[in-house]
Amino acid sequence: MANDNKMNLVILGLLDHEDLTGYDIKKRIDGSLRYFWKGSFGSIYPALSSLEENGLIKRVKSKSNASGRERIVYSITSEGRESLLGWLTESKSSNSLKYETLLKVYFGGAADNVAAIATINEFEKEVEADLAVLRTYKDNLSKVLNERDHVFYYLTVIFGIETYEAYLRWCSEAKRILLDRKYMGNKR
Amino acid sequence: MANDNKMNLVILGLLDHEDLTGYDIKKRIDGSLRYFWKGSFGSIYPALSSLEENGLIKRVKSKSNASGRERIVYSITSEGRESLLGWLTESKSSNSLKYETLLKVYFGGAADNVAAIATINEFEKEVEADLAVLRTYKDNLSKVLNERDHVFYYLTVIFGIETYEAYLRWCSEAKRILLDRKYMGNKR
DNA sequence: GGATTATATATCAATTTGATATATCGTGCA
DNA sequence: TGCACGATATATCAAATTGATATATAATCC
Repeated sequence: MANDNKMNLVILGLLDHEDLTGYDIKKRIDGSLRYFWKGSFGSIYPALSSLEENGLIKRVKSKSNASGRERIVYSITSEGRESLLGWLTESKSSNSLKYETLLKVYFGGAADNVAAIATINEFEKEVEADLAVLRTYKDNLSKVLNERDHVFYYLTVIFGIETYEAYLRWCSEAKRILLDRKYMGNKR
Repeated sequence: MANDNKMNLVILGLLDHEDLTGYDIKKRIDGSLRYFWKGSFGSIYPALSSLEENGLIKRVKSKSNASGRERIVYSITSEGRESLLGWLTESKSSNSLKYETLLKVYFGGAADNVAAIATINEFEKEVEADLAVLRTYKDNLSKVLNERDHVFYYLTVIFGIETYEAYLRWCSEAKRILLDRKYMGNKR
């Protein structure tokens, strides 16, 4: 069906739970999904159009009449659900990680250690803030694991916690190493 | 200078160490950088052209003459080095993570637990293989940390180890949770 | 009442992906 | 000697994505 692009699948997955507008989808991506996924309006709206054209989703409400703000609510179709299921049962996945932070550390030899330490500090600050949020999510979800859907959300939350804690351990260790060698032969 | 796209910076960082061809750059990205960065030929060659046009890099050798295979070796210029340094001293970085694995787990409620477990198993297998490689890198680098450049490489390697170990802990825990609830209310 | 923020869709240039095309070089092996 | 195969090497393309911007209405705050 050639609908194997990632945004299509994110949309199908979200619509499988509830009807949503493009704007709602963006909020979900920036909310629950933010610890393992990213996406922008520039890919959401074209994906919605293409999915609708192919009959995988349909619009259920669209109020652009009279004095109403335009608002297009989409719903998944049975074809869409089928496509989602096909994707979920392919166990092969491709994960794309691009850490600008690590890139700066890798090339850090071209500047002094202070620059690399500042980069790590900035990263550490963000991770600490996110980790605090993830921990409250975990506490709340722990109480409702009797509902099946919550279990899957819970699994992604503990993934975030596990990896963010790893980030923090690395930040400490990396800064320690850089400080220990602060005056080590610097080209500049 | 508007040369703030990511591939430009990867290229400048790599050329700061040694002269390289586009193909060499791809090998470095798929080699030492692969645990925290990705990039394809389709972005490397256009970036090389644009960097050359703007005087941040220059070609030092180019053998397309007579019976020679075409081979364009690039070198960084002082303007390029300046641009690299400017980027390295901006501590703000943007990290883009897209785990298809986690997306499938998050939407896992639409299929049975077996599908999610298979997805996790596949991920676990790849992580284990990569982790073994990272550990040998670490062992080898540990012996040469007296050279400054090795320190920065070492830091990215221990980042990989720390996060990959976190992935494996999560895989075990996630599978345990899913197996415990294997027969929990499945829509299908 | 006026300012600001949230809701909402849409588009654009620039970048990136993933695939494909093309051609040469080096190595193993039969 | 030939020839198949993998590595080297550049380049391009459609499709997807980013990050920004434009436009407009609704809700909230002071």
